[in-house]
Order: sequence, then structure tokens, then C-alpha cells
Amino acid sequence: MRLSGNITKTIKTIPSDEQATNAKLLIRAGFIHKEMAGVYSYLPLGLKVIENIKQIVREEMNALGASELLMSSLQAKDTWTSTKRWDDSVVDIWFKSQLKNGTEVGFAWSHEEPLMLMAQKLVQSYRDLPISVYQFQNKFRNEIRSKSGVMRGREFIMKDMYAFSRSQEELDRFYAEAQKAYLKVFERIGIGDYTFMTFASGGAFTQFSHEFQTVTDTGEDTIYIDRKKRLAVNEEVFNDEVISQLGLAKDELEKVKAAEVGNIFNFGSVKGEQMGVYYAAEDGERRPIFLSSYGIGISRLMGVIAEHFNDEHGLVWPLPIAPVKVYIIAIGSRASLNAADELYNVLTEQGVAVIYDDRDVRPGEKFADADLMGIPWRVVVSDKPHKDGRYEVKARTETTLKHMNKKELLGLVKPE
RNA sequence: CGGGGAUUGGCGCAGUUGGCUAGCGCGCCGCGUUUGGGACGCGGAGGCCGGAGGUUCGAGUCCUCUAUCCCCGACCA
Repeated sequence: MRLSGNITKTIKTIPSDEQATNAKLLIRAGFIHKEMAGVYSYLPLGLKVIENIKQIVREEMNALGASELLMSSLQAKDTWTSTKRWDDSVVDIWFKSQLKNGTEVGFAWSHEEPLMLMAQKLVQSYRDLPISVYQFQNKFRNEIRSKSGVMRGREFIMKDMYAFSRSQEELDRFYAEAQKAYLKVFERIGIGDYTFMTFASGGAFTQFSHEFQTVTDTGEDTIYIDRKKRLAVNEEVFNDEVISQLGLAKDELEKVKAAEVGNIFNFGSVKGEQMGVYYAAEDGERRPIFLSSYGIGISRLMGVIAEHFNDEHGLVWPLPIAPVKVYIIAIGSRASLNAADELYNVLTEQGVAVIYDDRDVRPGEKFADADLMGIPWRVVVSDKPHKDGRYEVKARTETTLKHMNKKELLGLVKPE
């Protein structure tokens, strides 16, 4: 991407209507645009981050054998009545509207019910099972109070996966695999060290559900973490009985604030029975489908990461999800500009995502923007170091400069 | 939904006990000088002061209502 063609511009002043670090930085750097409280648009750079996160999640979900689909945002009232979740007194975050003829519709805040109804049509036999599907979808939740920038929005991007199993055992196996996949996702994204699988309330279905909580002061949850065992307990279920049940020791637990980036549920056969979704088993019997669901807050992840990885100069994206890997700055004579052009073309051809700051502005502004945007590698092409065919390379996370030739640079930044 | 704070060009802000043509910085446009950490000079454009109503000779400023935003709390299968 040539920066001269980018619609966004960085700003020096912090928007007064944002308090949260993630929103301040993401807006200053031109990654997001606020539409209203709790509703943000993703600008080109922010979208890249979102897409990068999605791609990692996608790969891990595919590895579980799940297939991607995309469900609708508008949902029918009838879909939700069988589980009694249409009522505002039961689910108080519904956005609802009406068709011209008065028929009520809801905006998707979850897809469990619609997905089950879909399964009712598509899954009839044990031969069709087990099966799992997932999507990246905008969810709408009419939060009484949205807060913390993109971390608690009224419209946000979520990955939700649903697995249909023939039995509790089969569900449990998938559930365990999904747990591993989740940990891998967070590891790959760059927050593995700060993200803990957390025991939380299972609601009406099981004793526990599992949350994936990333430690951050901006988080809304309080959890107790065991750093060695890489496990945590949500405050909502934290008591002596639970601690001993989980084989944890109270004096080894550390109380921290955290943000829930993922949450997985084991519904057993409850949903299948409620909604009448059955399959024909091998012995000819009719049995309810076992359901489990698996969420990851994609846009919230971007916020959590922005919240966690930043310094006084701006954002510091982990390499795997950075909008681009390299930020090229040209300084000096026409020859340097030509060399920068050439480098941009080479990197682009090699599949390296790169921002080329070709704007006619002073170097200081380019340095500042490279830092603010949090791009992992900064490559300066100037008259001085480039004379011998070498570029000046600096990592966002370091202060030292390295000089390397084109081959060395490609080795550094090219995707494996 | 309770409590607190806020709303003045694209962004950040100032605006005195109500007073004359509403200012400043950033950004933007033009010209020139600059060019390794957000340069400088000169000249410009851009605002019915969130909205509605009221008090007054006169309202950005006072009163009422309302909308929106932020924070704390409650809430968050």
C-alpha cells in the first residue's frame, strides 16, 4: 500500500470522546472510525488486522474439520420462541425491528437457535455426524452501556463455531480438541503468554463453561490465574470447593483483571431436545443432537491487543497480525526514491505486505507514523546507508538499527 | 438504568459579572525556504457555538426541555 493513496491520516491529538487506550490509539493511527457509542467502522489498516486475526482463526478451525459458512444478520422471531429466548425479559440485549407487514425480526446477537433449525433440515442421520461449522459474523447486542472502545461494542465481529455431536462422549472429544485449537489461536496471534483458559459459569447446562481470558487492566472480568498450570478461575465461580475440585491451590492463584476473548459452551442434548433437533442413530433410535458452541471476539481481540501492546509512540502489533510487515521510508535524493520504489515492488511481488510512505513530508513525520501504526519492521532507504546496496532496518520493538542488503531483508520479512 | 462530567470549524481547546465582527493551536489550501524524529515564514479557506423553546435592548454565556458522548456503578445465557 502506498501511503499517498490511503484514505486515513494519523492525528496527533487524542479524540476527547475516547478514554480507552485501544480506541485512542486505533483512532489516532487511522485503524477505526467511530460511528456512535459502541459502533466502529474498520478502515483499511484496521481491516487488515481484523483479516489477519480471522485468517489465523480460520486455519485453526479448519484444522478441527469445521467448515466456514455465513449466516444472516436478520433473524425470525419464531426461531427463538421454542427456547424462550425471544423475550426481552430473558435476553435483554436484543435489537429488534419489524417487516413492513408488522412481522417481528431480530438482529443477530447469537446464532445458536438459527443454526439448530438449519441442522434440523440438513442433519438426519448418524451418518451426517459429527459435523461442525463456523462463521465470522457481525453480532448486535443492545448493551445498556458500551465501553472501552472496541472491547465492548453494540455491533462487533465474532467468530462462532457450532459442533453437532451424536453423544456426550463425542462432544467432549471435540470440546477438548477445540480447547487446544483455541490456545493455539491465541498463541499464534501473539497473546498466548497472557491468555488463560478459565473456568466460568456454565449456566443452565453444565457446571462450567470455559472462557479464554487475556490479562489486561482494561478487562471487565476478575479472574484467578495459576501461571504454572496455565489455568484460571473466574471470580463468578471462585470458591474453595471449586478450587479443590480443579486441583488448584489457593495460595498459588493470582487475582488479575482480564478480558474475555473467547468462550466455549457445552450444551449437551438440551438444545436438541428443546428445539426438537434429532437424528436417527445406528440402532434406528431417534436421539437429540448434542451441541457445543465456540466463540471468539474478533474485534475485541484487536482491542485487547492494542491495549496490551503499545508504548509512548503508539501501537506495537505482534508480527502475525500486523496490518503490514514492513514500513518503507524514502529519504533524500531522487536515487533514494527510485531505490525505495524498487524495494516496494520487490517486496510486494514477494508477497510481503508493506506500506510505502511515499508522501512528500519530512522524515520525522514518517518515523512518527511508522511508530504510531505499530508496523513491525521499518526500512529506511536513504542516500547514506543505501550507497552500498544496504537498507537500514529497525524493529518496532527495538531501538537498534541494522543494515542489510536486499537478500538479508527478504529473509527477515518474507513469509515462510 | 442510577450517579458524575462534557458538547464552540476536520481534531484538541479558550471565551471574564450576558455586550460590539466568536478566538488560539493542530490539520487543510497557496507561495517560498527547508528535509534523519511530527520544520518555518507569509497569505488564505473553514464555525447560525449539539437541537428546540424561553428570559433580555442584546445569549457561546442565564433558565427549561431534549439529543449525543465519556467515566463510575448496576447489568453482561
